Amino acid sequence: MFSFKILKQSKKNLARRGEITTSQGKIQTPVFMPCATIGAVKGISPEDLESFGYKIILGNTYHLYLRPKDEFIKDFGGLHKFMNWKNSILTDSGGYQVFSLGAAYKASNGKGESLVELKEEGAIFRSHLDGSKHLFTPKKVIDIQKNLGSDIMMVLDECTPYPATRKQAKKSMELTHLWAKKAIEYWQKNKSKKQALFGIVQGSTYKDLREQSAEYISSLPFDGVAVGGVSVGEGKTNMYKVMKWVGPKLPENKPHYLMGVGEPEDIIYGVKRGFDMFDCVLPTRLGRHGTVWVTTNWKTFKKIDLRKTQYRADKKTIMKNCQCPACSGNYSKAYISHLIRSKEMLGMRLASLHNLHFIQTLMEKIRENI
RNA sequence: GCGGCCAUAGUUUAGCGGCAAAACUGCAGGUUGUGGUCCUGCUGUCAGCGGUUCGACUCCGCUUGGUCGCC
Repeated sequence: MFSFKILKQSKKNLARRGEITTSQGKIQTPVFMPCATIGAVKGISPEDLESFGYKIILGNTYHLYLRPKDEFIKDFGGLHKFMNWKNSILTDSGGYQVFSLGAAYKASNGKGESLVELKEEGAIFRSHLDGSKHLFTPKKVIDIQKNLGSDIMMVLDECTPYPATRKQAKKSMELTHLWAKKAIEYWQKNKSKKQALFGIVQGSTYKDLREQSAEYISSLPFDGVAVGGVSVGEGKTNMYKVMKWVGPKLPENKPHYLMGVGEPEDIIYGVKRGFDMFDCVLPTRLGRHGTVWVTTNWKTFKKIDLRKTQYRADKKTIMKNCQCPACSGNYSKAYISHLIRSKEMLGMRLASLHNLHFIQTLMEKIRENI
């Protein structure tokens, strides 16, 4: 079961307020999805997420396939049951890992050997856990996600590295298109009503490729369209250009998902270009390393690094009028700074909670303003 | 009191008769579909005094401090 309806369309720009329905319930859009890569939003419990109002989180096919394995999760009763999460789950396909593992080199063998080999059939990669070889194909990635039982599945794509020449970007995009076609054909023959499948647009920083990719992916019978290959080091200017080119080309009646974004101002920009869904590791990654977002007006945003000397004795909470557990619980910046410096889990947790609460509040304000 | 061992960055330790290092700490940056409790920089050092030597952190002696053992 999957549906999307638009509740309100802005007259000023492409922003729209909508509602996604999965078998786990309803999701108000624009929405931010916290990353639970290995089946957990690092340091944060499902109860915490629920209390903030999060209705959907993101898991990762690559990670869960390697450990504890998708068959295991299937036998357990699915990912929702396994991680004790009642709301919706989107699983990323592993396309990003094809990118990030491809960029990583095995230092141990000294040959600069990539952990990934791309073929028309799929991607051959080595596990970062034990070095074993695996093959991901468009079909296999769907089968894995069926085992995981996520509500929204993503097709296998190649997240084009940045920078890429036009020639490389085109080749990479064509591979992504080929995989998308194989995936949707396979899915249509083996459809389950419970799950939805999204396609992914690539094309790097080239306008014509992005437009071509948006048109092609939009023409296939996916339940939603995602834009990938952004936030991979191309910089804000390029990223905003991609949003501007692709946003207007996406099918109006399907959700638009901007993958891997991001920063509060990037999300706001994305919403104005018609994007409905976002995910990013930043709230937890920044939090874990001691950086938190603050704002006074929800229009401009600042990051503060609690490790800095200036916060060492700061008795104030992170942000005024913030209802997150860290601020409403009256934890001082000085204390959290101390915890982060000491690599204490509680510090990482408090900072992550603040950031996740912050982004959820931002999304609520964005929805109210459309 | 006697004997052994030891003294290198704020801390714990490598090291060499000619170039002084690592880890942690401290300071400053970074992080956008998580190989991330991570990464990148920076600051900072041979206990003191003599001797041997072209040259001593290194070898020798003394002093101081520590540590272990014996009486």
